[in-house]
Amino acid sequence: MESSGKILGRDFYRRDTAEVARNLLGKVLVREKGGNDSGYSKVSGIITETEAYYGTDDPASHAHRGLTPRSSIMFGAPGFSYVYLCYGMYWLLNVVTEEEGRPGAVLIRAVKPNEGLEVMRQRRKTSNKDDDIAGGPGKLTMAMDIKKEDNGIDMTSKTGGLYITGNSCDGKNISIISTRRIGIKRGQERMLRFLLD
DNA sequence: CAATAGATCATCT
DNA sequence: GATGATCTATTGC
Repeated sequence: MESSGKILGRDFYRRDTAEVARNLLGKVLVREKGGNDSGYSKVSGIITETEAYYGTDDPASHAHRGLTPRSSIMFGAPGFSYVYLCYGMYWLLNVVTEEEGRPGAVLIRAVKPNEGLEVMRQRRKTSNKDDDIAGGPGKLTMAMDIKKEDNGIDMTSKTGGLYITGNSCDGKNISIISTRRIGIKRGQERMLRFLLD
C-alpha cells in the first residue's frame, strides 16, 4: 500500500479558507522536481503550520485591494499554487481555496521533513538543526526549491511536481491550535493561523 | 537568551 | 518611490 496516501482533490480546496487551512494540518506536501537532469529529487514534509487569507474582507490579504495581476490567481479555481516573492528574497507557498471567482488562499508556513531530508539539509547549509530546515514560510520553499516558476501549478495533479497527499497515519489524535496570524499589520485579531501541537 | 537591523526586488500607488 | 504573509547575523545584557 502507498504510505503517502492519495492526492487531495479539487473539492478539498473548494471550501471555506479557514476550513481548508485547518484540514491541511498533518497532510503531506510532496515536491517532485521533474527535471531530467541529475538533480532529480523527491522531497516531502508533513504540514505543521498554515494560515488562512481571505479576500476583500481581509486587510492582510493580497486580494484585499481587489483584483490585481498578482492576486488574480486567488480569484481563480481552487487547488492551484500561489507562489510569490516576499521581502525581495523569499518565496512563499500558498494554495488557492474557495470556488472560482471567490478569493482565498492558504499560506503553508511550516512542514516537518519527511522524505529527502538529506537533500533539504544540503539546500539549507546555514541551518544545522533538522527542526529548522522547513520551519518557516521562506525556509520551506528553500528546502523544497520552490520558486517563481512554480506559481500556478495544479496541485491536484502530479503533473506540476507539486501536490499534497493525505496523512499516512490516520485516526491519530492530533490537537490543533489556532492563534492570530504573524508578520502582518492588519487583521491580527482573527484566529486564522493553525498549527499542529 | 532577547532584541534589532539589514538584505533585496516584484508589485502596487 | 514605498512597501512587504521573512530569515539571518549581530549586538547587548
